[in-house]
Amino acid sequence: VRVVDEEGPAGFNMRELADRLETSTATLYRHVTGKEELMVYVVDRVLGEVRAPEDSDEGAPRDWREGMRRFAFQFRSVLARHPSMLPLFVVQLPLGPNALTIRERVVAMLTRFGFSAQLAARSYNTVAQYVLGSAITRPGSPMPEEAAAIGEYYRALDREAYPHVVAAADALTTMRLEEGFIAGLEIVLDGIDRARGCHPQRNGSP
Amino acid sequence: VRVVDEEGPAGFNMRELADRLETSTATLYRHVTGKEELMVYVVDRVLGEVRAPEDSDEGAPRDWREGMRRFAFQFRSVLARHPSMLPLFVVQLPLGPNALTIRERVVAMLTRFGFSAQLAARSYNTVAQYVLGSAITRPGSPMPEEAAAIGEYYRALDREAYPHVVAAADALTTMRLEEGFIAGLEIVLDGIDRARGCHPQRNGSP
DNA sequence: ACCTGAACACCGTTCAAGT
DNA sequence: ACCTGAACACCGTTCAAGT
Repeated sequence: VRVVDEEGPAGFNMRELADRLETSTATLYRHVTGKEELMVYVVDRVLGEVRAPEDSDEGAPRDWREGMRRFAFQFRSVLARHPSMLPLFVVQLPLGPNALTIRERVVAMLTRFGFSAQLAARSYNTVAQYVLGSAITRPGSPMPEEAAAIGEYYRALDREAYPHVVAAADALTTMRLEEGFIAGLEIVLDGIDRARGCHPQRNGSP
Repeated sequence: VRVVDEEGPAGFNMRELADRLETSTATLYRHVTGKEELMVYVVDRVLGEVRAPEDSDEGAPRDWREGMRRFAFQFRSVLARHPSMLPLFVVQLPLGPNALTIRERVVAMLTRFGFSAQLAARSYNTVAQYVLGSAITRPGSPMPEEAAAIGEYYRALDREAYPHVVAAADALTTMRLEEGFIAGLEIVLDGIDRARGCHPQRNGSP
């Protein structure tokens, strides 16, 4: 995890890991089948940092929206702590024990608040996808450029060819990432709420 | 583009490209600075396949929702035609001429329907991010496993450790991808509509 | 002025040879 | 039974030598 954090999945290499662990590369292959399997473990190890909605200091969530909000922020902060890991989430679907535990906890929470198994599973996918998507699209994470640099790039474009892009350049730069994330998340939660309304559940929140 | 489609960004190598073009690798470096720059061109070339909302056979969209729906489906189908390209979208923020043209057209369309520059830019980002996110999370694209195989994996899990995940396994397998995509997209559009209501615009759709 | 075979550097993986 | 130096295969990139 440390090596991938520092140098990214591409920069990581078996020789360096062997050196850091003070063994040879051949010995590594006695524990894992190869680099690919190792990356699966790295992803699951990092997902172990995501705490379940119930484990918060504030105790159990009062409604499903609060529970989902906690999960989303937990997942988001883990991705923010390990920005180099993002490409790994695109190549592999996390199915390790920690990934499953998170899924289990969140789906259980939703079920407790009256969600059907289908809607709970679907809601989990949607929110997880939203958090991952927003982490990926966020400029500056795996990309070298900063958000400001991108705004500058847009502004420097040909006004004739891309008038609207240039006009909106400031809007993009000014936009606060955190603010945009929260707004988008609430939109997604609204959507889940609406889906909940269509298929009546046992109970729910106001 | 053809080589990346066939073998993915990782499988692609300069030697094979040189062979296919019947030159040497050294000659390739007279046209591009390296593999990285080449991948930027590959992404923009593929984005050239996205048609603007106005270029549809049905003529100009009647409202912004229809325009956004067209863009979303266009982008989605391009990503579906080139599944191997997905990892490239995580590593680079597309800023080539085709990427900018799409952005310009969609933002212009939204502006025509009364969106402010800020909301138009933000809406474009949100929808593009949603489409990309759903393409990435879709099992089977860059991952070797099939959706059914993943359902099977979930079902085979320990019922004691992950009861809710196992219970929802069928729901996940049964879930139609296209259906889920459309439902999620409408949720996002609802969210944009709500944001539109908060900051009054010049005009809009019913 | 343009092209290229061959080399360099680096990395995933394996294996024959050690202890 | 376990470990490892050295090698093999592959790939991005460069350069001296060709035409």
